[in-house]
Amino acid sequence: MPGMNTVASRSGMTIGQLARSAGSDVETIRYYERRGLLPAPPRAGNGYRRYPPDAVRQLRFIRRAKTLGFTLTEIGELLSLREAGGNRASVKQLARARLADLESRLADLQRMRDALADLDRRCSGEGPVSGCPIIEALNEDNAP
Amino acid sequence: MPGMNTVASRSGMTIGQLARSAGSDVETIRYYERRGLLPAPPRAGNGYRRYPPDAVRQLRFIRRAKTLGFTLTEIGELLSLREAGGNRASVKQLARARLADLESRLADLQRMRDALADLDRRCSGEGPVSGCPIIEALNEDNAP
DNA sequence: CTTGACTCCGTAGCTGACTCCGGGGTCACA
DNA sequence: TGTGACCCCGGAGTCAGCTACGGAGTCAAG
Repeated sequence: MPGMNTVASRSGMTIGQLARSAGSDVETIRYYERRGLLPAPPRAGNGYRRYPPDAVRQLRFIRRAKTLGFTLTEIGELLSLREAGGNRASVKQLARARLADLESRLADLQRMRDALADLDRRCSGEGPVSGCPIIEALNEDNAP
Repeated sequence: MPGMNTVASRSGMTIGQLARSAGSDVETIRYYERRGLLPAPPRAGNGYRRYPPDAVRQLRFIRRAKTLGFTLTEIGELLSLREAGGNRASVKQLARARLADLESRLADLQRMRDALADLDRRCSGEGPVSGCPIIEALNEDNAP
């Protein structure tokens, strides 16, 4: 169990080592490869994937892009732009689109939050359901 | 095509009439029934569902609860609380849980939005990808 | 009587990003 | 040689909330 787990035996990491290095999961890495987000690495004689050190950066790139809200598809585009030396405008365009989507989801959630927080404030939490402001609001005949 | 579409023939609406009245979709209504959100209505001799007028309110209740962010499962609970005359505390508890979830998703999205907006501001949108602040940020070796 | 809209049912597919399964090979170490 | 951790693969399952499909029966109007 040791040795192989912590050091790249001959050349390159195994998928498990890569997963641990990048804070990812083996299945996820294989999934990204299927999705085309990660290039298929060379194989050792036994068929095992052998990852170059750079794969860690690649994977972290993906994780960071995810924390910014990019979808895997968009991340794929970002990766090819980076790799193929695209222009900055394309990157900015992707970011803008993502930003717009974030803003709209944000507005949705805020609306929900505000409405629900208001109802929560108005509900004493005591007594029967009948008369509860929350339920009443949902019963309303005026709203959308 | 008229007649049946606009008026409940004998007693109760057909599913299509209900859908139109409540601003919903026929398939969605059948889905809600399968999910147990809507009680199975009585059937006419031909097997058609016959909805009482109150079904419109029930459906609208569901739609409004959705706009507050409740899941269909939670909405089911709200409905049984309402119907079974539960106590207000249970309702408030559901609302609180939903609120907490909204807050946390909101915080996530805000974090993403702020980070991405900052990067977008810093990216000129001109020139090659190399040096683009957005790509650079994703390449970073320090972040999580 | 025909036409077209409506209804029935069960089941399958969709989105996104995994996650798991089963069955089999491989590796390093004791 | 045995053990346990690792790796391979294709394919199915998961979550929510619908949405679509196919084939069949029903209804009302012209």
